[in-house]
Amino acid sequence: MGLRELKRERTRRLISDKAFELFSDHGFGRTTVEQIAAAAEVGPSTLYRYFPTKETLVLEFVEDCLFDALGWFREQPADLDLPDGLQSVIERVLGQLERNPDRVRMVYELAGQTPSVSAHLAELIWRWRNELTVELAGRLAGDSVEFTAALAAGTTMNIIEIVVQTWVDNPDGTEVKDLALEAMGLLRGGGIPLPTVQA
Amino acid sequence: MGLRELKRERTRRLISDKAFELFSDHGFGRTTVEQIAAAAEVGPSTLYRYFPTKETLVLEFVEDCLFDALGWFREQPADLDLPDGLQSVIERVLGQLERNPDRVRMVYELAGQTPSVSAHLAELIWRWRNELTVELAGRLAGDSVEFTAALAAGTTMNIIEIVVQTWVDNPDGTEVKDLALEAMGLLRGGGIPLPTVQA
DNA sequence: GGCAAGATTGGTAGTAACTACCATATGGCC
DNA sequence: GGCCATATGGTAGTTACTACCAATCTTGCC
Repeated sequence: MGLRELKRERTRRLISDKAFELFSDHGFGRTTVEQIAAAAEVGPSTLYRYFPTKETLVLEFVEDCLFDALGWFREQPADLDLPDGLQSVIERVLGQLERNPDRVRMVYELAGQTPSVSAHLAELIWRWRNELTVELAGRLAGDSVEFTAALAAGTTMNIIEIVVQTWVDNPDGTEVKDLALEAMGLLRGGGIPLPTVQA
Repeated sequence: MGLRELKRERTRRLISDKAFELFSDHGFGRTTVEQIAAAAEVGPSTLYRYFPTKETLVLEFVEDCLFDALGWFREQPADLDLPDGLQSVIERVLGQLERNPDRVRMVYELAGQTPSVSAHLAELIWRWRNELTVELAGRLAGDSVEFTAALAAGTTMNIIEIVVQTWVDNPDGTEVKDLALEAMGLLRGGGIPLPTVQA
């Protein structure tokens, strides 16, 4: 890799770090893009080339964690056992997120304070779930493939969201991995008041 | 109710209708708020008082459908059977949405074309699911109340989303009510490849 | 080393969503 | 008719974001 890519990674990282610093100090709404650009010593024009929207600055890390795991899932052999595969996806996403707990917490804090951030986070999750649904549908057979895939993808994402939420809310609680196991156990054990079928 | 509220409802409706008309003709991005205000013969200032953001113009109907059903659920007696209650919530949301199919379809079309609309839609859904989670948690007892409530609320919302998506994608397909039953049946029947528990 | 090609950068000008604010007009009540 | 609360319209300003252009820097080639 050449010097060009190196510098690109460096400035990208620099901008991202400065942005989190300013968001952390003054809040998302009270920080302008120009301030971030000035702090990173680049022109606003350059900043926009790296991060098309202000929210991207906050959410890129989460996006990477999610789509890395999805990429892994796509590369798995066609005869992969789906329940196992989905568990691995969950573990991979959580494992990636755990590598930077402070940033995850900050993302959730910013999302809680700023509607546009939570909107983009929700959209990111929605997009990921849709792509997982497509990938799952391609690996399923029988009736109601679309339904089944969508429900499985939705449930997978639900577990991830719930575990992360619980983890963020009380940092010194149960291990993330155990939380995931607990959630999956509840689903399997039938302890959830799922909507019933009644004609 | 006085003449004041009547006029308010009327202008609100007028603005909303004109907005959908313009969005439908020229797309969301190619319609400015000022154009909508001009079409509704009100000042931009007035429009912003009714609809704080451009996206609200698109999503208010869906928001009303969702939160009406949630309001109903909140009013139910404390000893309500939760699976039955959640099924009723699903039926109520779908029933409300079905009263205006064209608008639902338009919302989905606009969301598909415009990231900011899909972001706000996703955020709306996320907010609704959170409030349902809180309501459910208050009605549950035993261990892992938070987890159980979150998983149940997530599953409920998943079913709604999947049914609406399927319904919008092929308008002449199965009845909405039957789609919901099919989704719930799949969940109950264990046909979904849920993540397994493996230590 | 030097040079041409292509990529990266910074700056300028402009659009449009949204906010804060104030003067005016309108409906509700005596 | 007159008073009060509320709704309205307009103005000025901030800020995210886009399109575009000139200058600078990296890279591959001679």
